[in-house]
Amino acid sequence: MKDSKIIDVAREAQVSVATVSRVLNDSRHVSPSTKAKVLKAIEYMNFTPNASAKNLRSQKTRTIGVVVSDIHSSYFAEIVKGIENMANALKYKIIICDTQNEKEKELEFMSLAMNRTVDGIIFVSPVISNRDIAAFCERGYSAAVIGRHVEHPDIPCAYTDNVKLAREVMQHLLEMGHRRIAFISGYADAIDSYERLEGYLKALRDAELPFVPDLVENGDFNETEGYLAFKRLWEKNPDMTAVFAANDEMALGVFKACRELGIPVPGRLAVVGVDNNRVTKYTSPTLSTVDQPNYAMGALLVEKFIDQMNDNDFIDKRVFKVDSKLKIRESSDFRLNRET
Amino acid sequence: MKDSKIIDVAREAQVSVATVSRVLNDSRHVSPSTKAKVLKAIEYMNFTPNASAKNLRSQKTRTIGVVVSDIHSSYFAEIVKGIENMANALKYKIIICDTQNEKEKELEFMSLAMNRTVDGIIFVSPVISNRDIAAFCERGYSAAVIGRHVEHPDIPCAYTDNVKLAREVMQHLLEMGHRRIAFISGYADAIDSYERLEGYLKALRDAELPFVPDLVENGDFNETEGYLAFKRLWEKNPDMTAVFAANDEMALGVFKACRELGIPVPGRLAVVGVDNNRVTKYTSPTLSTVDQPNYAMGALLVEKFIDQMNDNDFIDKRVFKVDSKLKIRESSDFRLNRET
DNA sequence: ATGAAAGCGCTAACAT
DNA sequence: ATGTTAGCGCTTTCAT
Repeated sequence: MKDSKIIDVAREAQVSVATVSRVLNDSRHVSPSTKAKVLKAIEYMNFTPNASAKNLRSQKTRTIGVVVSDIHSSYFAEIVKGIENMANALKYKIIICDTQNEKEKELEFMSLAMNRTVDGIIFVSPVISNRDIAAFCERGYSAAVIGRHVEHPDIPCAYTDNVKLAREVMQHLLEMGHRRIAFISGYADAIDSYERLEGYLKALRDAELPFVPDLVENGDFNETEGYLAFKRLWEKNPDMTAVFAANDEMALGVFKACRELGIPVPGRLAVVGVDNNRVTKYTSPTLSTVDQPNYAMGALLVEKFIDQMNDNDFIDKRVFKVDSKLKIRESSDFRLNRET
Repeated sequence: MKDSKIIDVAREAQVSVATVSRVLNDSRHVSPSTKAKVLKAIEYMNFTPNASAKNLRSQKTRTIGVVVSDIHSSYFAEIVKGIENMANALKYKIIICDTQNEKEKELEFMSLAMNRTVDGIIFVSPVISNRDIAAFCERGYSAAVIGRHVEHPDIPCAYTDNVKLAREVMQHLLEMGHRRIAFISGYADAIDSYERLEGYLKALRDAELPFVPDLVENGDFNETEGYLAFKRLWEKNPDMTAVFAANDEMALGVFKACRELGIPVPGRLAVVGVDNNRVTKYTSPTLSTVDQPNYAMGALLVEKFIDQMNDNDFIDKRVFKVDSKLKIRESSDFRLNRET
């Protein structure tokens, strides 16, 4: 079946291509009778306007690129869903780039903006630097960011306060009587890792507790590294009583290590993660974690981003700091007896 | 910054646009010196070829649409990752459509093929009917399917044998001494549900056990429905000793219900899921499940699909039935004492 | 209200 | 080996 084009429709309806185009788009300056004729011809010819031609002519694609580290994780999947649903509602499409934290792949993906395959890119990946994103923007491309704040007048962002989030987790653990609290970080170069570690440090300082380097280990945001990091920690710190993992996947790794080592959770060790992964309510024990409105962040940001791209004198608010919420569940809901 | 176009480069390099185009593409019939000149001009002008123009001219977009039910599930996320990585390696892009099983959204997404935004669509969603997909193909669009077999000469597919898979799970449970085995299905209209239920039935028949309708409940492939379905089952069948859930998410819901009801797993109740979700190794008890090579299926299929789209007399194999593998873990690794 | 025609930026057939 | 030119299918300005 060969696609029909606008000129075929025009011929069929005995009008000019301009008229068909008008019917296809605004259709304001078309008489009802002509409009009806054209619509009928479109229907009859089974006509669908060619997107490439439209894109070329309009210099827009109504497509947004989305860069994520790993779509196979609750955090990113929820954000992507939010973006995708809102984008679709606004007649936009999204092209996904799953980078596995390979900076090279992220950089390569930017070429889709340069060759105008996408109208703009949303970075949900924590690895690329703010500087790279700002530079990208300076070169005339549209960018938006989820998960952190980029100081740039043209870059919309939505994020939670990781430092505050980490402090709240720590405060909860401190209130439960814990004093030797370990921290399992994510990738060393992920911004979330930095910020959550910073919150960990500030909480220690507030509580006038010393920072013990042995109580910190790097993971990679995955279960296996959480498991291994915990084993290293436990080896070095037999007296620790709590673990704060920078995300839920790593906390699950800690759970597994604890079962193998016969460490009761939360009786002997409290565990807290971050992200409110959908499984955390279904583990045993249920996992204390921090809920972030991921889906909503994605939806909100893409909406503002699209607004901005279509409106040169966009003056609306661009920076969204959303609240996260500590969910205390079984894995940390146990008060240490300080007298013991 | 205004984009430079091919004619700007031509002017800069003092050659014709055709020569620039040749350098950009095959570059066979270009002398080394001209080529160098052009390359230098491209570099100097910071030129990137416009994708829309190229797409319009070549009538191809090197973009594939991917329809999934829910990217926020291990099964789909792994498949999508496989598709995305292989597609990128072949210089293709993917546009995702997360349908939440809304058939309407799937149908709408097909318009991207009609208006030539994508070169073809891979359906990973279990809801759309084989007939709809075949019809789509008959209208001249390229389609491929993951997760089941569509009888059509032009539709590549990769899938596992759901009936066999379900029989193997049942055989395992039967061997462990179970006789009253419940089945929690997924969406009533998902093909995976049908087929796994069929396997469940055939296994019962093979074992000369009666089919008891009260032992089957529908879920929706999510944790919450798994939880609720199990509660209904338990109410009706206090004597059941095993549950086969059509996917892991629902099995996690069963775990939660068991903890609340004080049912020891696997001591009193065996539980088996499907998908080998990444968390199943980290739950307590670890969950018996069925591993399918999701990532590999996605990668393999998209590779063949791209081959086929670019080669009219493609004669390569189109149907890939891949093996799944039962993973017996703690949740079902307990032999009932038949004498009790 | 409708039509004619000029491009959007690129590729490829044809000419030299 | 290199250049000229006709479109790909659409939108939009400018006429009428």
